[in-house]
Amino acid sequence: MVGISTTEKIGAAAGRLLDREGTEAVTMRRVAKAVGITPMALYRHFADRDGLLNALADAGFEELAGRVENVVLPRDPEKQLTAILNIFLDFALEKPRMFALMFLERRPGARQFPGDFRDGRSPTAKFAAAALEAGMKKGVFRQDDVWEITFETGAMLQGLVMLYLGGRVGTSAEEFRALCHRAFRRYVNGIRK
Amino acid sequence: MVGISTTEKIGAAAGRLLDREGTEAVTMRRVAKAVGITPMALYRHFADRDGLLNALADAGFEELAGRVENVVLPRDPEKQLTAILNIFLDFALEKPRMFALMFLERRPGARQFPGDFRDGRSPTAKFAAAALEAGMKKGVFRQDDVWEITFETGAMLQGLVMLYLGGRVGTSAEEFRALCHRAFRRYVNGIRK
DNA sequence: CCAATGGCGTATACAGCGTATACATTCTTG
DNA sequence: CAAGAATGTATACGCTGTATACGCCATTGG
Repeated sequence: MVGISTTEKIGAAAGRLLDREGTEAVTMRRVAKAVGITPMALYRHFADRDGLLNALADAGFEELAGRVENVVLPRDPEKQLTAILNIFLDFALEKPRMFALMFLERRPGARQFPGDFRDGRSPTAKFAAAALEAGMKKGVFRQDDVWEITFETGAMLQGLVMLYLGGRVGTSAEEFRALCHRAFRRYVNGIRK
Repeated sequence: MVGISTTEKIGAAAGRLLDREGTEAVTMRRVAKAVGITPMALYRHFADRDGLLNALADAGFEELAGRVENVVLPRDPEKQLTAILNIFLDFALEKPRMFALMFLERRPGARQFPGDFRDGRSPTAKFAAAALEAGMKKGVFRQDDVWEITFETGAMLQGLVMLYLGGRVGTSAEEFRALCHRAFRRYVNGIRK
């Protein structure tokens, strides 16, 4: 019967502050108060604020990876890609600040394209790449650089999401979802006549 | 012979702080010192820090729009799009913080898709849309939603740039440029066999 | 058994931030 | 020339991250 560690409590509290409660920023003082310790005690568990946010982002990646891994993917490679797209969209709309933290904030140790991707260090991208690979084998997609396409479509989706979260898209969340799907479809099909 | 106004001096100093000098943040105190006035004097010219950054972003949009307007666009619609792509890339790599401020920061009065775009309130997007429109008329591209495509390609490019600026792309600037071009070409041609 | 060590927490303080408030100066204009 | 608006300064407040110094307590080696 082992209790959860203070470090974990801190991470949980910070995570709650990040997206669940109001739009209040994640400050050391607020996190400390939420855990019930003094601000300086946080520094026994994390080097500094960036360290804490890094751990938070890591947890986010784990959750996202878990969602992608645990979903039952359809057989059709193209439908697999759409399913993964939906998981990303769900996550982004559900935890926007976490999404921004994970994919936007400049942080040391962030995974880099192309090295870390090809080496499988991006668990979330792995599945998209696999679906693409399968699609190419089946002859649905033309032979091309799988990781580059994965990265590009990821970038497009992130761009759209960040614009949406930044208040640049004046539509409903549902309409935005549809827009993302259309964008993806265009990327797949091209716009050339 | 009229001297430049203090307001303009502030904008210029802030702009210099934003991208030219080190990576120091743009603080009211630093801007004030650069202009040679006290921090509180800034508030005679801008409502608050956000107001100043807003003005800065506006200046950025003007500059970018100017670059797009003043370049001699080729005849071929597709080459027009590539030219515009290059202007965006030049700007982003040259003034990364300005780019982030313009397209990423959540700010009141940011142009919204689709309303403000269709109404021509985004001077930079206007040209891309025009090139697309021309391409559709010529039969190079299939008939489709011009503004949506403009927005989507813009989002893709922004996503790529933000990932690059966020340290997620471990290649040279030149290689990154090439990557962006390939991404754009894929969007145009599709990846389907 | 007991002292020492190391993990964990607190208290206080400092420099930097945006900016509210009150006051001084300088420029414009009737 | 006086009145008023425009523009500047001085000071201070509450917020931030975090350096520094100290206290408490559990583990452990002599």
